[in-house]
Amino acid sequence: MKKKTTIYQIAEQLGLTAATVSRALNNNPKISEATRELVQKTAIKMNYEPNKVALALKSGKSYNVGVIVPRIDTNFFGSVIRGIEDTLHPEGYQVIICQTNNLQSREIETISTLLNAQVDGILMSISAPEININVFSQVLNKNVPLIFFDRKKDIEGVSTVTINDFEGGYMATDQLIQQGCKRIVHLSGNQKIEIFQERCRGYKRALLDNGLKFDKDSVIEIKSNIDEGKRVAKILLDMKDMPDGIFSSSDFAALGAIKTLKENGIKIPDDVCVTGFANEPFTKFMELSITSVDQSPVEMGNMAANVFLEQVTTKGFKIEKKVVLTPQLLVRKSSSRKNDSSQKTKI
Amino acid sequence: MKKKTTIYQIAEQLGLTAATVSRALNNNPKISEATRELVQKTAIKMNYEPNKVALALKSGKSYNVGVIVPRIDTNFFGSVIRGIEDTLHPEGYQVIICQTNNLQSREIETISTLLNAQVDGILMSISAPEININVFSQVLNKNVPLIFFDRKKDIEGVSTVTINDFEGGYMATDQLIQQGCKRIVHLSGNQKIEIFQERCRGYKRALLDNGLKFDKDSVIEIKSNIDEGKRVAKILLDMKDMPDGIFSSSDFAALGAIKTLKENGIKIPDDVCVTGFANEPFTKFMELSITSVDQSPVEMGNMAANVFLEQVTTKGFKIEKKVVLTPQLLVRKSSSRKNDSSQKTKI
DNA sequence: TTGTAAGCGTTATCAT
DNA sequence: ATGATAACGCTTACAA
Repeated sequence: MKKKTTIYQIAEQLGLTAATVSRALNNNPKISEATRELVQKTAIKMNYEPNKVALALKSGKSYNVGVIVPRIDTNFFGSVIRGIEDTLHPEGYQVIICQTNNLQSREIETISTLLNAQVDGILMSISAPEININVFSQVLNKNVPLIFFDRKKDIEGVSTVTINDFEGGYMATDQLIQQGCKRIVHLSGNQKIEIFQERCRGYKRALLDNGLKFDKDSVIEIKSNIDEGKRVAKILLDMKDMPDGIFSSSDFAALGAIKTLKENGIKIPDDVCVTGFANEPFTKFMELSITSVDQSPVEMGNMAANVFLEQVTTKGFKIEKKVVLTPQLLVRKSSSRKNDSSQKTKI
Repeated sequence: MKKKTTIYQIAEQLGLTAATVSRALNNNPKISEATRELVQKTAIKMNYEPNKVALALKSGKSYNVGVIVPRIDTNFFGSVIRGIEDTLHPEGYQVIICQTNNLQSREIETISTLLNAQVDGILMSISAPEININVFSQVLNKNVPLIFFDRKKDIEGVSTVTINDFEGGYMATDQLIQQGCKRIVHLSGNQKIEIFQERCRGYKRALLDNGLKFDKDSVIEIKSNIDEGKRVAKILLDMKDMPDGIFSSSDFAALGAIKTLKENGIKIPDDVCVTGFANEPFTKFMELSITSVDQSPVEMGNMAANVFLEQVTTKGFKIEKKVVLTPQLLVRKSSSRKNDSSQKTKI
């Protein structure tokens, strides 16, 4: 129940004034060496610790940044946040976590809350593609840096850090083709979301570049979970001309599909090759390990944090930066047929 | 670059004083209905939002709580944090995340940082079992509620939320015995950490209760990762009397052991039954799904948050609460022999 | 080199 | 019912 030490108490103790103590503590040049040392020693002796809230009120800088994600208990977002925290912490920033649960209402509400909390910046991955852009203008108007990672929208003044989803989709599809797949279906996430559009574009381009034809019906839009993968697999099994390759935008859907296909006697990768996306930990743990596209989430977090830091240190100028990371295809058993010669990486 | 609206601006606009505006906004009873409405309408019109930092300085309450974990990009901690955020957010609290990377130095530093940031409470899982208890006295002295979850220490005035690790260890071992295992080894984490001591105690008790003898050499202390599991499996393979059951305190070590055993022709679960701990997602995804003990991390987070809320609303009195959650054994293929009759749960 | 005083945005305690 | 003022802890012109 002890009261916290303030600069006033130090001042009183030393027969000085708060201003002097403040200056001594901040190594202000116009202060005598003697008092500086005296003050600093006394501060330590009295267990003085600066009150960040007072500082924040005075300076308008809270040294807090808000991070908004759909949910944090997924490997991807957990890793991105780790990357953010790892680079922001040494710079003296604290990370405030907000989950939207993919609700647009929560997204909007959260932004105001963070703004009221005087955060110095907001890093977010957009949950709802339909979100009204106006929401972001209040952030920009206050000169609070706003950075999107992974799920972005193109807005003037907003920096973004993403992976090249087009390339990821291309690489994945191309590798399937090299394995001999001719009829490749694509399980996509919500096509209103940029990343899924891009992965699909990559899929299409790879098909065309390899002389295969692109069929709109081969793109199946689903939710990114195991059950959806299972459901779709059943549909595929019933097709007259069953696909021999699946490129899924989600590792979970890929897993579900694999399970159902195997239960129905389909051999993987011999009959059907399967590739997922996100490099979830389980993909490499499986006995039948699953080929996937790694998004380097930790680096994405690092980059997003760095972009933020640049933004705050560049006073006056608004910089808008678009960082695009290169995804990595990790070829594993689910898409490695015996006669393989095309493997780029194996982990 | 617009300036934020303050109560002064509203006051000026209306020819009132800031105090009146404040009262109107807070529904203070001694204010005329007319002005209240007028003020509130104007506030909305002017996009007024209260400045949380000023509030925090004035009231000493920041409505921020700090959460300290070794790292957040693991399923367990990610889920606990999700649970915490889910229950604290509706109450108006923000969650500040801090990672220690299992470094004691970071743990200590982080506590001060949070205290300086005037957090209203600290929820943490201890990284370093050797940590000096004095570190926590500064928290308690300031009357900041401190709550340990999962990895705790017994300190007066500190509430804890844990699972019954003893029971978890007991259940896991008992199920292996019911499957017919006679020589069960236990792969333990750092035995200086309470949770691992408890799981080991449960293992021992289950052996004794079933008329098997406990052998100290059957407890092997390792790090909780795949490679360690592989390493130990090799040792087991060379033993004259190879074990027929493995209870691992870590799912990752269990996975590593399984991989190596299978590579060496050992049949699981027929030759060796294996059980892990933590119910990592991959354990149920594997073709050979792995039996594990679920720690209900989300509920743990919920509970920890609730204990905190109780603490802050109970003024004056210090309450110390010890919540112990019941773990759940999820019996899967890695420990389900044909003649099974003892299965409690199957997921 | 040090002190004085104002101000960051609010609320609480006096007055009026 | 409303206004004036001090206070939360700190920094920073401006004075001295």
